[in-house]
Amino acid sequence: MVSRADNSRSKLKRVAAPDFDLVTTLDSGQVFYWRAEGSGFIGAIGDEPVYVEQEGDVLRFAGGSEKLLTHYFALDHPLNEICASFPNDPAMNDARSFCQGLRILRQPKWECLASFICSSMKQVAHIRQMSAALRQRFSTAISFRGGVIYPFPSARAIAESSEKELRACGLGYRAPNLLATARRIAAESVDLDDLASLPDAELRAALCELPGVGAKVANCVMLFAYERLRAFPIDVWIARVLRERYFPRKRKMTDRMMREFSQDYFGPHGGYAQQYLFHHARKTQTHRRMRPRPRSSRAGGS
DNA sequence: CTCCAGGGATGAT
DNA sequence: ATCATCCATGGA
Repeated sequence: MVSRADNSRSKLKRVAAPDFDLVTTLDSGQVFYWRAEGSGFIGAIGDEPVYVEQEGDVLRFAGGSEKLLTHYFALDHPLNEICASFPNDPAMNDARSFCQGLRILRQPKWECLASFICSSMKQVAHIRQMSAALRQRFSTAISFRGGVIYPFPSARAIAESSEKELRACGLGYRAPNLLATARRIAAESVDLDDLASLPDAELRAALCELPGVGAKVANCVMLFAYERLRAFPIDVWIARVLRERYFPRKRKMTDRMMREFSQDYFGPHGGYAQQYLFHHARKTQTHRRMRPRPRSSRAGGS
C-alpha cells in the first residue's frame, strides 16, 4: 500500500509557456528519456530530476527551477519569428501546422552527443532503450516522487566501463565508438564546453573527429545541444522528404545535392525546419512496406 | 519470416 | 570526391 498522501503532487511550481507543446516536443525524437507519468512526464534535466505537465500556456513542474526549465525547453526562443522564417512551400506548410509548439531543446552536450552516437541505424524506440540501459547501469539512482530517476551517466563513468558492458546495453557495433569518445572526453583531450566558442564549420569538424560521429550526428548535436539552429541533420526520413516532396522528378539525389540545397533553402533556422519536417513525416507515415516484389519465377520447377 | 531504423568507418574506384 | 559494403539489434 503506497498511497500515502502524496502532497508532493499538490505543490507544483508554475512557469508561463506560450507557443509551446510539451507532448509534441518530447515526442519529436530529439531527446530519449522522458516518459509519460500521470498527466505529464518524468525525466531529468542534467542531474536534476523533474516532473512536468502542461495546462494551456502554463507548465506545472516539480524539481528543477523556473530558470532551468525555461532554458532547457527553450521557452525564450521566438517561435513565431522562427516559424515565419521557414520557406513557404506545401511540405513546409504541412509540417508547420502539424508541429505547432514544437521547440528545439537545449540539451546537455555530453548526453546529447552520447545519445546520438548510439542512434545510428536505430529507431527512436531503440535509442530510448539504450539510453535507459546506460543510465541504469552507469549512473546513480535518485529518489524522486516515489520513484527513481537515473540521470545520464558522465563521460568518465562510461569511459571506465568496457566494450563488453556497453554491448550488454544493446549498443552492438556502436559500443567501441561510444567508449572511445567517452575516453577522449574523460581524458580531457576534448572539452565539449570549449567547442561552443567555435563557428559552425569548425564546431562540426571538431565533432566529426570523435569516433562514431559523422556529419549527421554532428549536426544533431549542434542543433540540439549547441543551439546552432541552422544545422540541418539529414537522416533517412529527411532524405525521403527531400526526394519525394522537393525533388520528385529527380532520379538521383546525392548527399551533396541534399546538403547544398537544404543549407540555404531553409534559411537561418533550417534546423528548426528540419525538425518540423522530420516529426511530421515520422508521425504521418503511411505503410510504405508492402510493395509487390517481382515474384521469383521458381515456383515449382516443371 | 523480412524489412527497416535520426549512420559511420573503411577500402575500392 | 563518390560508391559499396559491413557493422548489431530489435520493432513492426
